[in-house]
Amino acid sequence: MSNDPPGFELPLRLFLGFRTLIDALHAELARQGHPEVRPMHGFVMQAIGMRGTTAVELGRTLGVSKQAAGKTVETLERLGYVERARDPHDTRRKIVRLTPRGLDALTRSARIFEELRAGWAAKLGEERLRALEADLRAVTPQDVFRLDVPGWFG
Amino acid sequence: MSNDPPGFELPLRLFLGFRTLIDALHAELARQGHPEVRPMHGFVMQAIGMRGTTAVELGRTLGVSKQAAGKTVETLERLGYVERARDPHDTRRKIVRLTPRGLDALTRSARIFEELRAGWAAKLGEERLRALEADLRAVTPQDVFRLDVPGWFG
DNA sequence: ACACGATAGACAACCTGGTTCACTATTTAG
DNA sequence: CTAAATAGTGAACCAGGTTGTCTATCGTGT
Repeated sequence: MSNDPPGFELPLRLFLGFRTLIDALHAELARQGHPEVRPMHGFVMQAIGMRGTTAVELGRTLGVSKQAAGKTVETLERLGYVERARDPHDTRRKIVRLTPRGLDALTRSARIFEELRAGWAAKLGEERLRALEADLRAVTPQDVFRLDVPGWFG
Repeated sequence: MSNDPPGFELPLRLFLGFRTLIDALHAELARQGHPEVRPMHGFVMQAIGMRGTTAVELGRTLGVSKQAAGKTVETLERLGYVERARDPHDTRRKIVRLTPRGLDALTRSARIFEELRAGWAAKLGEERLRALEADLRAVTPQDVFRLDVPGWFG
């Protein structure tokens, strides 16, 4: 039909939706004392999680090389969001853990995401939003963490 | 409630949805004779459009510096998707136009996007998909082209 | 017991795509 | 006719990605 949206609107809207949320998150995060956190860092810290991880493991989780993961960890370390310590059980390994500051950023992010989702729910209605989430779940891969975010665009 | 999805699932699903479509597009595009086109290039060509543009204007549209826009145009030119010609009315300007090959990539992209959308419609139902699109439209900015795609992630 | 393969991390060289600064050429406005 | 604005380009730099190479350590099989 002639008044269908052009085919490229759907992917663009998905991206804009993503960007809208991420931009709002980081604007609020900056206001709450974390102005240096970049979107990338949020994903990486989320992937590091409470239990810590290693560069190799992190690379696997994110779908990038261990060297790339290592570089990102270095940046995060410089910013004070993570710290590295040798694993006493395997002195080759270095465990990457969130610092209190990293943890703070992560818990604030979680809260802000909930608020942003609530904002959408207020606009769309909780039911429509749940439907949207369910539909997206149905057409996207299960493993939410293999985003391959970094560099997939090049 | 305790079994709500974590707040970060929504943005991630949006991104995964986007990536799923874009990856499928480029896999198919590669199969149809455009293996060198990167996601970025599709956006840029879309933004160049049928009427052509200039580096400065393109930069404004995409939300990047004119130099960055110029570099991308250079790449696209090297790949044979666009060509540049001096504007006879203002010899400072260089008009960037799609070549036949660029146009071919763009029209194929449009058709492939329609097919991908049809695939989603088959999974979700046309009505649910329309609802999803309508909801996304309601929570995202109107101007679909100020994506600021490039580099917003860093 | 030990040699050897697998693994973790680090370093270097390189690519892409972004940034800012500086500069030239041209157009436009006063 | 001069001065400001604009288009394009080049250089230096940055982030984050890649591959290849190297070292240290671990774990296994003979």
